[in-house]
Amino acid sequence: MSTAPGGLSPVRQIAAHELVLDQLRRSIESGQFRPGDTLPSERDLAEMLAVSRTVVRAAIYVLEREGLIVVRRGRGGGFIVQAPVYDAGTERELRKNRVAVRDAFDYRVIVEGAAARLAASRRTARELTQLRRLLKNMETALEASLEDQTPHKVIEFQALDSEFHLGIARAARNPSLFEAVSDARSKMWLPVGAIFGRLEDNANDRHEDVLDAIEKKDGEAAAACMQAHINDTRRTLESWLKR
Amino acid sequence: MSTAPGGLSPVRQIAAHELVLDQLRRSIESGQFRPGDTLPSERDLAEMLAVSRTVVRAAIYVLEREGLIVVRRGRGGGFIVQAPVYDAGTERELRKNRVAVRDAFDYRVIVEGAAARLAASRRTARELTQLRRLLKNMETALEASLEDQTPHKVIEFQALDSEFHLGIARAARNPSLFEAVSDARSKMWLPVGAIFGRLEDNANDRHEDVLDAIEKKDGEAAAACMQAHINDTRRTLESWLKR
Amino acid sequence: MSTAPGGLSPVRQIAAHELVLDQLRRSIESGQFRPGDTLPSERDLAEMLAVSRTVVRAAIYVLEREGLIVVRRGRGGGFIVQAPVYDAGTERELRKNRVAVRDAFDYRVIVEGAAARLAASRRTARELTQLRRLLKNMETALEASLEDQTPHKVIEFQALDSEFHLGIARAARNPSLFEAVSDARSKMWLPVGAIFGRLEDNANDRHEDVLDAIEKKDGEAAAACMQAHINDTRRTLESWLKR
Amino acid sequence: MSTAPGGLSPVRQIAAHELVLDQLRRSIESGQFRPGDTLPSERDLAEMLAVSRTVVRAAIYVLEREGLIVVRRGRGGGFIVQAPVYDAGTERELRKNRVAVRDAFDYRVIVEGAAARLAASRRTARELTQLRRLLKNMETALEASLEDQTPHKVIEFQALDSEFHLGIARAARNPSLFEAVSDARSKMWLPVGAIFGRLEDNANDRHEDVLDAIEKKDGEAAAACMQAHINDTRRTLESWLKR
DNA sequence: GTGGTCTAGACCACA
DNA sequence: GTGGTCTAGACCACT
Repeated sequence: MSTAPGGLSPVRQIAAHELVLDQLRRSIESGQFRPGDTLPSERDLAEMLAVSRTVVRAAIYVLEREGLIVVRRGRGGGFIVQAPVYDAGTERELRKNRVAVRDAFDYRVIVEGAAARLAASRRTARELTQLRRLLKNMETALEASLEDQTPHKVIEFQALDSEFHLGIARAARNPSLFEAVSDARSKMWLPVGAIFGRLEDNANDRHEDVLDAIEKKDGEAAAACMQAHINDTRRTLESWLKR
Repeated sequence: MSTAPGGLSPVRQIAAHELVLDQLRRSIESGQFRPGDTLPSERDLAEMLAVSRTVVRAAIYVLEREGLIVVRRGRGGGFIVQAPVYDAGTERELRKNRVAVRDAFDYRVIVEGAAARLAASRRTARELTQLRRLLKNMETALEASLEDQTPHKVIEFQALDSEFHLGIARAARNPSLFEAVSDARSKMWLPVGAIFGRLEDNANDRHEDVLDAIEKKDGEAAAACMQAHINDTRRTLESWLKR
Repeated sequence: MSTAPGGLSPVRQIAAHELVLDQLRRSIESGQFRPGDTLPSERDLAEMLAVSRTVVRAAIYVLEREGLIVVRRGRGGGFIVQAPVYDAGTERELRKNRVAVRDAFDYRVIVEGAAARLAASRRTARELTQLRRLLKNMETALEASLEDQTPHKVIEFQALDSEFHLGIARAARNPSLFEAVSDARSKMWLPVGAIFGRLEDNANDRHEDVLDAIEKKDGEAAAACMQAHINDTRRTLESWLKR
Repeated sequence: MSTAPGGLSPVRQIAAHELVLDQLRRSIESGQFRPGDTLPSERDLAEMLAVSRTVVRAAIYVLEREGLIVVRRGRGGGFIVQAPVYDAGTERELRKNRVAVRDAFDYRVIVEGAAARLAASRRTARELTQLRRLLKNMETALEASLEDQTPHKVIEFQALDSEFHLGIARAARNPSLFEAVSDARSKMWLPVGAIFGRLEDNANDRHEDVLDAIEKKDGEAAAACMQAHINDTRRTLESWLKR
């Protein structure tokens, strides 16, 4: 939303190690790697990310200082993911950015709603099965988390949740849209989920509604359920902030 | 939800001059600078883009080689935007990418529809006035282009068209959404429009419908009209490709 | 004595990177750097040529695009000289420029002949020794090239040949003359030699005659032998072109 | 005669105005423009030299400060060439550079000798006529200068002399050789001639010998005479320096 | 006051 | 310690 003549906005060079840092942080925070897990080796990371080991090291170093991982040397060592610590700082951040939060939810409603609508007509049977399986796993995880509210369990749920939403976006078969969903989620997800832990206990009902609509190829219903789900989340967060 | 383990995808360092190149190309192709216009001076561009002159020059050099601009030296000189050349190659490209074209339109329908809906409730009076003025200018340009179908006139129309759509997106007051609209339009880069010249002569009626709905703050109608408008364009292009 | 009034001829600014390009190209083509060799590092070149790295890079970039060198990054990397490719194009060039070739040989006869004459009276014992050693190395290289006619071996011979001729010119102790010889040789750029490979296998006898005369301080004989040698080369080339 | 690895020597960027300055200075000093003459207008010079007026001005300004020209404004004005002033400084210069002077003469002997030899076989009748005419004019100028030893007359002789030598070099029909002669002369000529004014009174006899040999197509004689002539000049200069 | 070129120094990624 | 890129500033030539 630039106002500069010609729509030109400043260009920012991002160093490779920052990009790597972002990716790793995001992977950890979104639960793709969970506390106690070992990240791939430096060499593997370097190859997966198509950068040199130097760059990976630079990112790892920052993660270590942040306490997100610990580096254990020697045989059986590696980069061990730590349980994250959410402090008051995160909350303060959120409060300061209420407009941004509102915008982010609005945007999610738009793109995820649209994704659900398209997915309803385009999903394959195979995709449907996978989504069902995810749903089931989430239920299990949710039950487990009710008893054991360690961050570990919460994060496990989050990881599955993320996969579910992205799975729908992928079933919509529109690259730009998938990217938009993915983007919207990565902008927003992690602080929110992490903060209010298991509060989303009714989330899975919503998920089920969405998936049922998609199964019936009812695009409008799918979109509506998805939007309702996201707006639920929004309300939960907002009421929590108003505490 | 990429297929790589841990959701890690290769990192790509993008050189600043490539980013600048992208921005400039986009500005020109979306009609923000029109043939005959002079781009801001090297020094101004450098400042606007927050990079050094060297970087700007690297981008300018490519644009020059591509024939998008010519460079004139000395006082009163500068970077002069050239009239683009639409050749059979562009058409061939389009044909090869029919799926991509469909996806691009789908995406536009989603994001521009949503933008129109939000704009209906959020636009200021001032924005409304500006959009009205743009509509009027487009009518004038359209009439002129009916008599004088030079690329110049057509491009003038496109530039206004672009401003209109982006204006609505801006009135929606959601940065991510604005970016998405902007992105969607430049992907499809509306030079495509130039191919089928004035065929869009009913575009302005659609524009008027959209704006009327926005004026009445009727979000649903605004979204519907915008979507209908984009689908019109899609149909025009597709029938032209089926020729 | 140009035809313009007042003997004034257009002035041409030559960019530093073009001068650098010329020097590097010449160094490579005259065999001072041979295929497989690594050029001095960017920083060293910059210092040697008394320009900034930027300028060196501009020249290197062209050499890379021309395929004369390849760039390898990282420690142990650098600019690696490639084996030149002599194609039909080179031959066509030569044919088109028969007058230029004749002139180039005439000029070489003049300046290299004079250089040999002066060298006979001015060479030091030390220079003589060095020239002898070069001669010996050339013999070895020549024999090797008879068995193994790879471009590599041929070019090795050329490099030594070049050193020999330039060594004589240097022994003449006249800066202008040295420059003239150097210039004459690089104009005719002796890669031409590479075309007809080992055909010059009697070159070394001629070289020996020249050096013997220089050793005896017989300027006239030295000049005569050198001129005969160059005219031999000329004849070889011309008969090859007449094939 | 560089000793740097790879034969690389520092590159020097020469500003356009310096090149222009050189050309103008050389034109004046070699007598192409004589004291009292008006140089071409700024505009004309700019066109002839293919540079902008700015650059010409920069050069003119230096010439003015050096006293080589005076600038007269208004109608009938222009750049008026002044009689040069040769001071003791020039002599001192020469003394310090005895080796350079020797080398320069050696080089002239080589290239001008060779030029005369080639000219003998290649000159056209037309060229011969022109050279004869030059010779005649030189005689007239020489006689005049015997009575009136003003710098003006001396310079007139020099200008013709220069044309004569370059004319022979051109008749040799070898571009490299012509350039070499031109170069050799411009390095050396002017200070020498200017210093000892009319002392070269027997120069014309030598010129005649050279031209006669060229007329008879006797290359060897032409070369010999030219070399003798140049060596005469050398001796004259050296004895003058030994004074 | 525009573009064209160069410089000196810095930081980075690479191996 | 290599190449790759960028910066900030300077001077120049053009019109």
